Amino acid sequence: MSQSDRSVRVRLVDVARVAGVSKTTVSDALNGTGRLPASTREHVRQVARTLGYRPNATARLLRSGHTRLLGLAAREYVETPWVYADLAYFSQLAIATTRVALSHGYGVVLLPTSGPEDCWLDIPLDGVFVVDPVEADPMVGDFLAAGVPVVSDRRALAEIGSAARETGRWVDFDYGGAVRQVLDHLEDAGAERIAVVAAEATACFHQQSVGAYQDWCAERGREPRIVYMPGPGVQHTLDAVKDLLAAPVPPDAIFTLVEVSPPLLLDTIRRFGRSVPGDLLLVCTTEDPAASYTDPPISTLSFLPVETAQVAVELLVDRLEGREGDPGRLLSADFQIRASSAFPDQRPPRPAVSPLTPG
Amino acid sequence: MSQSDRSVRVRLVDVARVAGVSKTTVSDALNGTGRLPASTREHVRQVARTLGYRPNATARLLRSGHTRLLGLAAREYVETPWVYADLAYFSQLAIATTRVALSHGYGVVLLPTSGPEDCWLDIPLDGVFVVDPVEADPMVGDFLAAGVPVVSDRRALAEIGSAARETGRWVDFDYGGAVRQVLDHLEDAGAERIAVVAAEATACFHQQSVGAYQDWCAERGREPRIVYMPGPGVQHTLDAVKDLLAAPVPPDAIFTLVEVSPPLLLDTIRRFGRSVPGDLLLVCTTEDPAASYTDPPISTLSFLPVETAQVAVELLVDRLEGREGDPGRLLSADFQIRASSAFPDQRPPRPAVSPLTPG
DNA sequence: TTGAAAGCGTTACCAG
DNA sequence: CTGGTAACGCTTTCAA
Repeated sequence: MSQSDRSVRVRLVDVARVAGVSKTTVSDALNGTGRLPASTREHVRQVARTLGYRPNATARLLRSGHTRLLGLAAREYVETPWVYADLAYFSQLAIATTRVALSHGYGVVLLPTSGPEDCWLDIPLDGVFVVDPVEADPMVGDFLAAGVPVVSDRRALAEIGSAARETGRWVDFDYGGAVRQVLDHLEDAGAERIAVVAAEATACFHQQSVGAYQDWCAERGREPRIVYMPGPGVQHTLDAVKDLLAAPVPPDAIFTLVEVSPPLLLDTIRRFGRSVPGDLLLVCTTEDPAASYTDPPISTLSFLPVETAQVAVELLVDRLEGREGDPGRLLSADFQIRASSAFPDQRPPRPAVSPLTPG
Repeated sequence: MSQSDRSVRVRLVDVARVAGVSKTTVSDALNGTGRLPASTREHVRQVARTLGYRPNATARLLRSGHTRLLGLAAREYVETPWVYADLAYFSQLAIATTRVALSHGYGVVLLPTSGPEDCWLDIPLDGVFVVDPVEADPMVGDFLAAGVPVVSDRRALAEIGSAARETGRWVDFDYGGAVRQVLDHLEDAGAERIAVVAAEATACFHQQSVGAYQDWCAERGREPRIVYMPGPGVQHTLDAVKDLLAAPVPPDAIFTLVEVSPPLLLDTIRRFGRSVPGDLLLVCTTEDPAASYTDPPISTLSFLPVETAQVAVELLVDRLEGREGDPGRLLSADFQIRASSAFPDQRPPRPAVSPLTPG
């Protein structure tokens, strides 16, 4: 009731009154501004300390015109009950965003991805990073309309139109290209029946990666084999893989688009009586570093959450601090070819930086 | 330069001027307060929309006296370069905190754990959750002194003293008890040389868990075997385990206190020529759901990040909204006994809820 | 029904 | 060197 109660909270004026000086003097003394005699400064500081004075952060913000707070929204993750899939990606992204932002002097707010209309606009943000936006994302639109700089996917910005020109910056991946790169590699390694494990989701990445797979199959007259997760959780993913393996004509390669524990996946396949890469080639979209320590090591496709965060924050900060900077950056996914998708005869695989098949 | 530029940002007065009414009317019209004729209200709204008016979040905050923002600080994780260890724990905690906070109408700010003295006080927070505080944690002290309600470990609050009485709430685990529970179980299962994999860290959990292990060993006249991670990363952890196994008298049980990928750990042990649980019992402190899907399933100790987040946020929100509520809550770690630490002869293990050995 | 004016707590600009 | 005073942009009380 005493210290913490709002009505008893000591304000700048209280310090001024007790110290027998004006508000300005207190402000200057505490902030090291102005030109005060050391004695006054010390006296005021002493009074402030004994009174337990702490400046009101909100008032400072209003004065300064900025909040040094950045929003981070992952359109799929926060709302959903509990999604282990994709967790590693978002976690790494969130932590990295936070660290990079902090190094520039900004804090990060994890944003609601739904809720009462426009509720996110009540949060005092200097800028926002919207990861994996949905189509015609209203959140992106709202922030842009409110004049809050946004970094997001270029496509989401394009849908908005003119305002984006001024305020929006983008960081993109060529999701389709990355998927094709993996598929080409698997094809080169001899795979003829490539199955894909995906999630049903409206966000950018899911839509585009599945689309690219379907196109790729269509171009070759192959039948696409997509298993959609019926729900979140490890068990569902593993069940899906088992279903795939139990098919009358099982696939000879699996490419997971959702996050699965790579060692666990390998173990499941093995217990099902298949060997990797002997019977089955395997590539996982994952951020789990464990993938490179399994036996055999697993080929991975990564969308570089840490680099993404770094670029996004820098774009945002440049924009906020009035530097021109790039309008956006195109990042390349990181495809690491390892033994799990190696050529049966150990021939070195095609170079990782293969030219992408044109659309 | 146009829409987004601060000097051109439309304010409440601008809307009032254009609509030909006063600030009050605009405010009422937009917020649904006051008693205006529907026509005025609609007219004002229309003008606001065409002008692209968005209220300034900071100004509202200053008026309302609260920010509906909660801080989350994990004293070990944010600052460190890149710690995969403990990631799952913190990620789950952060996501869960965010979701629970949102359901109460609060946003969550990930806080810097170091930086310019007191820098965290510049962020306008209604309350803070400090996870795994260090000894005599200055962050906890600062917030309490600033009159910002804190939820943290009870021990961190106790060190601060009287202010904590008013403003602090706690959520605790009996770390030592949980560690003892695992050790007792391993002993019952026949383990005589239990080794522990730990991290060097100053935070609460690490200090107490390692301390409990040492005490437990001392009580039995056993030699403690602790391997400290030389640094973060999967490789380090696996190397540490290999060192352990390569010892002249290798342990017959391993209990990891740092987060490792359970399937990967199992694989490493197996490739080293040891079987689990035949040659080696294994218990992992982890939040990775993969642990229960390996072969054999791995016994786990979990400190329930999701429940912790839930309790912490509720404590904080109760406090903020003037409800009395509990001063704190003691949670019990979740020890799941699985085949990796089963009795060699398959005898059912002692009940999970065994009485804890007194201090 | 509407509007003027008084805050919210801070910082910044000028007189004195 | 110091202290009034005016913003910052909004909400709310109180008169008209």
